[in-house]
This record gives sequence, C-alpha cells and structure tokens, in this order.
Amino acid sequence: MSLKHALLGLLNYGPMTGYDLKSIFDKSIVHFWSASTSQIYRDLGVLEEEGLVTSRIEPQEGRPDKKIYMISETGREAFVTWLNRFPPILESPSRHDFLLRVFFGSHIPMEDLRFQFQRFVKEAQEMLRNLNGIAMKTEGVPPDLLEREKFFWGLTIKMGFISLEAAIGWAQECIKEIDAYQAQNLNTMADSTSTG
Amino acid sequence: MSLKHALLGLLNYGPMTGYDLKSIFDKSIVHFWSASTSQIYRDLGVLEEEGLVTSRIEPQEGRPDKKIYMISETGREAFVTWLNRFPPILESPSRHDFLLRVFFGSHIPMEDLRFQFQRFVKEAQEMLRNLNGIAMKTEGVPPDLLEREKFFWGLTIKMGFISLEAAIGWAQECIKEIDAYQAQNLNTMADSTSTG
DNA sequence: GAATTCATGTAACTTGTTACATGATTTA
DNA sequence: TAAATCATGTAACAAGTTACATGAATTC
Repeated sequence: MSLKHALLGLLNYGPMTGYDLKSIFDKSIVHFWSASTSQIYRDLGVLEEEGLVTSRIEPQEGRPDKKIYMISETGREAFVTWLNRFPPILESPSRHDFLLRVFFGSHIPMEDLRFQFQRFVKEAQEMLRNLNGIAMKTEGVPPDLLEREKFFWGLTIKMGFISLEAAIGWAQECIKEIDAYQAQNLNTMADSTSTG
Repeated sequence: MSLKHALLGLLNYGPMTGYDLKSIFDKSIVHFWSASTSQIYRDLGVLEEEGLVTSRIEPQEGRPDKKIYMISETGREAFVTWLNRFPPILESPSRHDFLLRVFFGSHIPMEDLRFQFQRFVKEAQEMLRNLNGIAMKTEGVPPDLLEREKFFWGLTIKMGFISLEAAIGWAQECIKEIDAYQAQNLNTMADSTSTG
C-alpha cells in the first residue's frame, strides 16, 4: 500500500508526471522507500482507476505527450487516513540482505567475510558522504510550505545519518571480532600442536 | 531470491519440515528477514522442482504426515554461490514505513506525530528487551558446529542491538526537535500578536 | 474447557523486479 | 559523438500478503 500513498503524498505538492514523481523519489524518498519506473506508472494507473488521482494530457512536440496527474479530494482523504494509521514497528517486515549472509557466514572462509565487512564500511561511508550533499528536490513545493516541509525531511535525513553511523560502527566492530576470533583459533591450534 | 537461499542455508543443519523451518525463522532470521508460512511451503515446492532439495514423507498417526526436506548437492552449491556474491549495499532496496510517514509529517498535527515517536521509542525499547532474551533455536544444529555458528549469529544480534539503540536515540532526538520547533512557533506567534 | 502446538497446504491477490520498446533534445 | 535528459509505457515473472481449510494432541 505504501507506494501508492507515497505517490499521493508527493502529488499534494502539485500536479506532476510519472517522470517527475520518479525523479523526486530518486532524490529523496529512495533513502527509505524504493520504487521502479514501471511500478510508478502502473500504480498511477491504478490510482486513477480508483479515482484517487485524475490526469490530463499535455501535448508536446518532439517528445512524448505529458500525462499530468493531480490528486483528487478522495485521494487526499485516503492519504491522510493512511498517514494517521502508523503501524506497530514490529509489524513492518524487515529485510536485510547483508545480515542474512552474515548469519550463514560459517559457510565461507573467514577472510572472505572480513573482506565483505570492509566493503560494507567503505560503501556505507560513501553513502554517508552523499547524505551530506543531499538536496531534496524542491521545485514542486510551494515556497510558503517549503520551510515547514524541510523540518520533516530533516528528521528522516537525521535517521539516515544515525543508522549509517551505527552500521559502520557495527561492521568495524565485527572486523575486530573476526580478528580476535582468528587470533584465538591460531593460539588454540598452536597449543594443541605443542601439547599433542 | 534470498528466501530460498535462507531455506537452503537452514537445511544445511539437517533435514527438516516446512513447519520446522518456519519456527526456526521466527526465532532467529525473522529479525532481518521475514517470511510467511505459505511462502515457505511454496518456495520449498519450487526448490524441489529445481532439484535443490529432495523430500521424503514420514507417516504419522493423529497428525498430518511429515514432509521432510533435505538439501541436495546442487542445492548446497547454489547456496554457496549465492553466499559468495554479496551485493553492493546500495542495491539492496530499503523500505522503512515509519520514515515514509515522518517524511509526510506536515499533513498531521504535530502532537500526533510526537505521539507516534513516543510509541516508536516504547516499541523499540520493548524489542531491545526481547533481543536480550533471544535464544537461537539450536535443536537442528549439530553440537560440533554450534560454537562456530554462534559466532556469526552473535554478529547479527549485535547489529540488532546497535540499530535499535540508534533508532531509539533518533526518535528521542526527534521529540526534542519537535518540542523546540513548537516552542519557537509559539514565540513567533506571541511576537506577531504583541507587535501586530 | 480454551489455547497452543503440531503439520499440511491452496487460492486469490498485491507488490516488486527485469527486460523490452521508442525516440527527439540537450549537454559534455 | 557519446551520454544524459525527457517521457511514455507493456509484458512476463518473482516475491510477498491475506484469507481460508483441516484436525488431533497437548498444555494451561
């Protein structure tokens, strides 16, 4: 359900094409909700069928005609209803590919896992740098709303910082633990060699 | 793809039924990868069609017959291949319902959002307490492997701690920012009232 | 006597991914 | 002249959710 509501949420700022919505997504919401182009176009079609958005065609020359979507009154209501029903965080399904692989880490050489943690740290640090330069696309947003909107966007960006920093700390800690584990195993082996 | 590989990964510990797999999931992997019963049974069927697992029926009385799945050699290879190909973390799609709603927070009263942050803190603290008492289901795991396995499980649990703590810190910070924002707005209003 | 555990799924639906198709305009 | 931007999607497939169906045995 959330993608449709994210689209409705963005359409509150004003009429937009699927293309506009996609580019706004990729500059802001993508940090906590990703969507592909095909999904956006499909869901816009569904939203229109459901009467939550309306559209008009703006003819263009040399380019495909624009199909500009507007949120309807019903759409606004559906959006606010959704927004008022925060689900319990336990119910939000979590999927974390990297952790799943770490869980099964015993099936690959420890050095390979260590390498993956190092890569994780580098990639996360890179993401952190990008987050510093983040600029929400504000073209669609009426200037009088912008200041207030920025407050909420800032809260989500802050979460980006905090969780990336936490993830980096975790991965670095894991590397230390791997090193300690391997050092210990070397000692154990040396012991058993000398005593056996 | 990941759910199938998670199932293969668990089947490395020994033959199991769909029911067993589900209960192991719900005690360990669910913290970073969730799966429903129907999904597990379906994917087991697909894995069998693909030859990555085999199964045998164990008749029971008074209960449905057990269908016990075993990983095949091809399955083991597919699992290790998957495990060796960690994807870039940027490519792992992230979906965070709570953040999506915070992003659109301007559309509900600030007190309501504040309340949701408080609820978030409480729920996350509760999860943190549960994580303390976590016990990976180890019945299926051969004792000689257990110690080594625990090392990797420990790394994922540590991530649970760190990210929950980070999330709690973030939400508390957000509550402070909301209070500051509202105090500032009150002042501005008072100013404009006194001067206007 | 009620709830939980054990044990299997199917069916319908929604959501998300990947690959494909088209083509002018603008910028580097 | 190559790449990026603008602008639309469709089709096929994979993955995830929700609701339903069955029923004995065990534990509270």
